[in-house]
Amino acid sequence: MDRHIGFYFKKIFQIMEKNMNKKLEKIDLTNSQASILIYLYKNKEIVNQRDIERKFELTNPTVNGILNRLENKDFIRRTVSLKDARNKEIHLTEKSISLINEMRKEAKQLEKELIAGISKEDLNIFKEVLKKVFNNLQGGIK
Amino acid sequence: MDRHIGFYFKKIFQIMEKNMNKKLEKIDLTNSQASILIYLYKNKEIVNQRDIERKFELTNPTVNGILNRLENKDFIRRTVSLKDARNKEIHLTEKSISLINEMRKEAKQLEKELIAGISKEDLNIFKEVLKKVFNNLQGGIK
DNA sequence: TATAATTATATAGCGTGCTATATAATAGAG
DNA sequence: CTCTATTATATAGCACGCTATATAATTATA
Repeated sequence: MDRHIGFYFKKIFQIMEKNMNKKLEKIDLTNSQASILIYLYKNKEIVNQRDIERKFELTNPTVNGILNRLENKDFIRRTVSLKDARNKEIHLTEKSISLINEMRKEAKQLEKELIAGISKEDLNIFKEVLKKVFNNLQGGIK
Repeated sequence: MDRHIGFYFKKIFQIMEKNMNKKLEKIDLTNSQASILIYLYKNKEIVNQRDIERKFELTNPTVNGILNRLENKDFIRRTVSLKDARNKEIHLTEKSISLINEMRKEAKQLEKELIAGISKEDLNIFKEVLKKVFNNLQGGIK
């Protein structure tokens, strides 16, 4: 049971994603969708699609797709900005506001499960290495 | 620049995947496709689709899809097993055999880039924690 | 031996990521 | 002020994960 580091990253990400999606299934959301809703909740009323792209480092078609699904399920509404008609402002509906705590609870719980049984010292080193790997991949861009 | 561990896993996986796909683009392969070809090369002539599912921990529709794309591009051929007509044996074509070294080279190089500038001690701890996280997620199974 | 359960493969349909491309609005340059 | 460049959003189409379901072959059971 000793694989390439790359394999672990891939599998850990995929299992995390699957577990989280399972937890959120009962409120008709996915992990990506809930992450964006939580971000919108923290940054009320001042967010357009471009902001989401930058925050989550995703491309515009990806974000647009997720927002389309959220809008169809009545979790958000999009309105054209009065200041700049290129922008669309994104608003949470009552429905999603009422579910924010549920989403946060599940996210926290998963993070806890992830690092269960790992010592504080090891965890700190782990986090540092994670960041280094992340930076290595970004092509040395700070 | 301090995020949840989950965020790093997601981004690292996605950037790894993108970088690897970029490297492999010139030989008309993706990361998932090349991984399977390398596995087939190491286990010549004795592999059916189920073996691949188990090795990579993927579902059958996922594997079937990847193999369809590989077959359409003439990287593999599938033949019904004489011993058990439910099985299909998967054979590499000359085309893919001639490209195996190229695939391996790129995979090794990415792994190297990933861990550049990280000390041996930190790397060992990192690997151990990676495995623990992996096991935590598998739901304590083993 | 006939029927039921299991196994391997395949198909339909979906979410999330991507690239390439289009369109509309604003900002900037001449 | 007009033309060009930039910016925000949207669409088409693809790969790769998934679940649910179907089909065919084999194995096990009655």
